[in-house]
Amino acid sequence: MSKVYICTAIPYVNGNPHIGHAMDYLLADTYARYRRSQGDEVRFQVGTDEHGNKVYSTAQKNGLSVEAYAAQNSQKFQDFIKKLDITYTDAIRTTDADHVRRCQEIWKQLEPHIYAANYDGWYCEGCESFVTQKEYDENGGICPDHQKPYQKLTEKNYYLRMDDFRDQIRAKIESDEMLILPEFRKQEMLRLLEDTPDISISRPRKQLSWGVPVPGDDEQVMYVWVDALSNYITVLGYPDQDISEWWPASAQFVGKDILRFHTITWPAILLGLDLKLPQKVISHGHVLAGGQKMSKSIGNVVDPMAVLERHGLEAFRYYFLRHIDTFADSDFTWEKFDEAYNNELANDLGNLVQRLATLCRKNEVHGISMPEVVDEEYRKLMDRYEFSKAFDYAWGKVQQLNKDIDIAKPWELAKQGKVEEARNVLSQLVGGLLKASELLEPFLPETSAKIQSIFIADEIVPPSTPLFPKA
RNA sequence: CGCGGGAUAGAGCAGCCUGGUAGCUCGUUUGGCUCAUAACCAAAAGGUCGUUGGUUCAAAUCCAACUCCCGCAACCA
Repeated sequence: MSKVYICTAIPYVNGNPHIGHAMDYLLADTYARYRRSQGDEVRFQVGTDEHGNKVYSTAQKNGLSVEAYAAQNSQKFQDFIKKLDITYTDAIRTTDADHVRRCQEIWKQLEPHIYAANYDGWYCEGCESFVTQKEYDENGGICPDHQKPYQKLTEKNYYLRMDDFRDQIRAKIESDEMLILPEFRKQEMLRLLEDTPDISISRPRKQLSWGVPVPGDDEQVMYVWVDALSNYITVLGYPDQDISEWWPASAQFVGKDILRFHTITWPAILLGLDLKLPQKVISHGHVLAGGQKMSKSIGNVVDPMAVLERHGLEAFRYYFLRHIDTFADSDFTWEKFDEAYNNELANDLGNLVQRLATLCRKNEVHGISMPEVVDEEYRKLMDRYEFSKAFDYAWGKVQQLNKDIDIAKPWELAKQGKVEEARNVLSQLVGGLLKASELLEPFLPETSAKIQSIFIADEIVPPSTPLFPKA
């Protein structure tokens, strides 16, 4: 039995929860449930990232105070997490007073690695923001929104010196002391690391007012990523409390797009604090809609709430944990979702429960207890975070049971008066189903519990409504 | 020459590292069964493995070139 700390990326609250956030939560939750089933003690962090200009300006646009707007959106994520039945233990908001204060403590500790310098860039007065060189080139030096030429502007920033950390980070990635999954992302990050310049970690207050003030410099506010990444340890109480019981994190789950911040910026901060790096950083792919990237402009964004309402939470978890590959981008369409629900959840599993329960009732089979489940193949996959493959593997057990019933034909045994034989066969089949339900538990907790309550009972009775009713 | 991923049956994918009868799921067709949610089981049809060349007794698998798709390129899960 060991202590396990699991982290999820904290979403930026300038919008509604979408499918991608759900992936973080589902993967982390699956892992948390799995580790608990192995007897480990799990601490599981979630939270919301609430600082930054976008939140500030959207709040103003909506005529709300920034605090109220952030609180309102943070609540949406809280509700979302509850709807997904995520078994977290710790929740944090980056606007929490403790978090803000702790970030400032962290900053002070990092000071030996921080220096101030001027940043030159193109700036649009109308947008009140810097633009990248690429944007500048694309727009021919003129802001398309304001029809005014970009200005060259210089501002003061604080920087974190990457040269203090680069060699250490490279060594820890290469040796897998901080294991990046999948493997090809590790290679990507190693290359990226070499090209990473010193990291700008503050903005002048006039540019960014909604954030954590830099201690000792009223004119500067922390760059949001410094504030956001720190949440993984401030939620544990760092630096007020000794966090060595839980840190380093066993696993951090992030989307592929923010992997760089978790494998370069975050390690730099941790090394600056003399803390260990997370043991594993798992980067999942994106959910595509009909083979395309989801985007507001194309209008193909799939609302997770609508998906939840379609067939309920278990079907939601089922699709995104099994048919969305753990590491690669995968496709969601309503058609595929419905197919998976009808053919797999309803026909394979739901129907299996129904037919087996009926056979048990007719043959008066009862008094079955939970079998011991040890499955090396399954554990190997779970330990490698190959969740979609482990789920496939567990599902194979379910499909095999349908075949086994047809081979054993217990209803024929009963007809021939071989009652004892029929009961034996059925007990074995039920045992198989209970084992399968145990493997499915991290993915489909509610279904797994239902199956166990149906078959581990004084009297086995088929559920009055099927587990996965068809429309 | 920015970096990376991919191209295998109608669809989605595995196999490639460690060459040797091309496999899985869904769909289609046929048959079986009747315990079950018109559910389940079995069988069949369907692929010159992106193109061209090379290595080899043998290439989806190794090498080279090419074509086409798709990500990423600093705050977008």
